[in-house]
Amino acid sequence: MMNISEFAQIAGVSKSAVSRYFNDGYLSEDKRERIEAAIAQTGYAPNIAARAVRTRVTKLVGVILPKLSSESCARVTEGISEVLNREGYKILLINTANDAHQEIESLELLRQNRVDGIILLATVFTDLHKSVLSKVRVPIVLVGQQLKGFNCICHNDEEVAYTLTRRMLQNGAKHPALIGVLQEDRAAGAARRAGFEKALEEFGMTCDPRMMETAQFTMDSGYDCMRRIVSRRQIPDAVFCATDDIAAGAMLCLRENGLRVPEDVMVCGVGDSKIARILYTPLTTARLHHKTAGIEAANMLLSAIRSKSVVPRSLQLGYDVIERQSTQQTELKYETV
Amino acid sequence: MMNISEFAQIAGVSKSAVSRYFNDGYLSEDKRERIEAAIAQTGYAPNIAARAVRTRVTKLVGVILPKLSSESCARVTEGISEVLNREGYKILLINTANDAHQEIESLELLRQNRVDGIILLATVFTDLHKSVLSKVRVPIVLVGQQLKGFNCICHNDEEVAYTLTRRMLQNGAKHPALIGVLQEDRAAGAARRAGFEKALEEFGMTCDPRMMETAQFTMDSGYDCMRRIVSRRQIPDAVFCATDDIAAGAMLCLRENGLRVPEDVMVCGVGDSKIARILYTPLTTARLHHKTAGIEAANMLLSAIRSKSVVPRSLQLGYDVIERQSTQQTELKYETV
DNA sequence: AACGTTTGTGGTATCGTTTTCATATCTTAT
DNA sequence: ATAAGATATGAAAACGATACCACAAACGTT
Repeated sequence: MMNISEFAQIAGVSKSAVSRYFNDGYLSEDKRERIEAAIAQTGYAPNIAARAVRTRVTKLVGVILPKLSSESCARVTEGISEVLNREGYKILLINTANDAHQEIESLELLRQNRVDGIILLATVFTDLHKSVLSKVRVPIVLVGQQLKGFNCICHNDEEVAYTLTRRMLQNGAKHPALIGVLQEDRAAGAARRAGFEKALEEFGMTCDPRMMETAQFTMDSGYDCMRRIVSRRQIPDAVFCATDDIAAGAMLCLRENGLRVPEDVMVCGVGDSKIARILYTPLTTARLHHKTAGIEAANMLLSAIRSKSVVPRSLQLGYDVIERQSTQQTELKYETV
Repeated sequence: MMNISEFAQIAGVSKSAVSRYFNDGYLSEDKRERIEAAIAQTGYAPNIAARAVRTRVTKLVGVILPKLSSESCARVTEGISEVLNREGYKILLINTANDAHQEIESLELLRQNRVDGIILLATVFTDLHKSVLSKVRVPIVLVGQQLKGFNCICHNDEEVAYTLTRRMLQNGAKHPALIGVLQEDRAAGAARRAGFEKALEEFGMTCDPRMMETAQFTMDSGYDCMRRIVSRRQIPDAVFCATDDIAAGAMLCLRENGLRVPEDVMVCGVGDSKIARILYTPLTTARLHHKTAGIEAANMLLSAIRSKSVVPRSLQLGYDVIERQSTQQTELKYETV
């Protein structure tokens, strides 16, 4: 494609005039018209890379995420994209496929590309993460996890889990079980488990370790975990699942074992994903406003880029409990316990 | 961040040597070591934008898609990302939110950014699309739609619809209905409808227009369409839905109206999305290999970029029919017709 | 009439790379 | 011993843009 000099010659103006046309002003009407005519004729458009070299601004934001096909990630990214595109920023997308090693490498890649900012949706933070993150000089926003000293958009995972679990206990559950995710995930893993345990404590219960399982973020894994629980002596009468997908898998397993939801076992998840609504028994869950999280993350990043402020901010988004059939109190309840 | 000259000085070598270190060879062991030491010390990494200006290669691929939070789009993108990242290409992501206008604008944006290639997942192609696409000078791969003169990865939508519909007819359906998507979408809209009609024709039937509805790509829209059909005199005994989401909505509506699936009404969808498996009645559908489509699209693009070949290629991927409960033949069937 | 301000102009230095070029040294085959 | 090739080197010229500069014209104000 043509460069600015050649184009300027065709338009019959100076390079400076062309540059001014695409940037500031101070351009006579005459030249403006000639440039516009020349654009219509040649289709010239300035080379963004060259501009980036000169201005040291790429208008590029790196977005690192663990799994694009996860509904929550996709929603967050949609929110990010909405804001960033509107503001003239472009997204460099990196899907790490849940590979921590690739997550670190990606940060290096983004540094090479001189992105103006980074939004990171990660599940687990190792010390290596923290050290690499600290070395990156551009603004960063973390989504879904809270880390001291960094900009964060997060949810009150503990409270979400606490509220949902309490709801099941209030509805009469006596033998609750947990299907969580790995503790290293401080938000979806540790915090949600803590909320679960807090609710139990409040009701004077403790959870039998045999009633606790750790799943991946998939339906299949939820299914497996539930099967392991069921295969033991005692059947729980309530299961708190760290995500809706896990809950869906768990319910599938319960159904296969002739256990009814909610009559025999209550189930709830977190996330209000599409599947929650249309499960065999509609699932009680908590809506987490993923898209809003993306929008807020992008806004926070932009304001950090623009103000060059160094004070890290942390924003906690609210949630809504969506109570559906899967945790409803039933007459049968007390008979089956 | 430091530039190559400054870094070269610190390392005690020439600029050329540094450049050669990051590119080809012809570098003495001595210098190589000094450069590596200096990198460890300073964290220098070459500026990609400057390289792009000089080499005229950005290693950037633009990916335009209508809706990231759609499971199929996300899967395709995951496949694209897998290949492209491995091959050292980066993804410039553009989510158009189903806005045709923005789709066109995005192509202009990608042109400005001098991407090395473009992968476009679009639903509808207008003449404007075609004209803008023809003007773009870089290789393009279309996913999900077939367009003469362009590289395409697509599915045999007509055959998929035909096969699924025929299955329902073989299982005894006498009054089939269609919930499709807009005809302008030649793949998911026109082709799937054509397949549906072809199957009907083969069984000597034609479809009453009152048995045909056009939905958006959402569950809610599927629900609304089904309600419109149900509200009319005749109730169908089979519904072919253009997507699983639409089918899920339709089933929700049927259930609310006291109609059982499959006993009263058979239902099938297309896509084998996560929800199909866990619906109230597990949904018969066709698996479309979205991730593979993404992988193939990326491979096709890379080979186009590398060979600079101009001959457009078109690849049609296979599909698997997943027969679940929602279309099973039942004893009751013949009584209700 | 003298002055300051706004508007408009084009030449040139600069951004951070890679590539070319001219040249030097070291092998190896003749 | 010499030529030919491979290996190694740094200076300088691109690549395609913007920022800075000095200067000119037009304008309003004292």
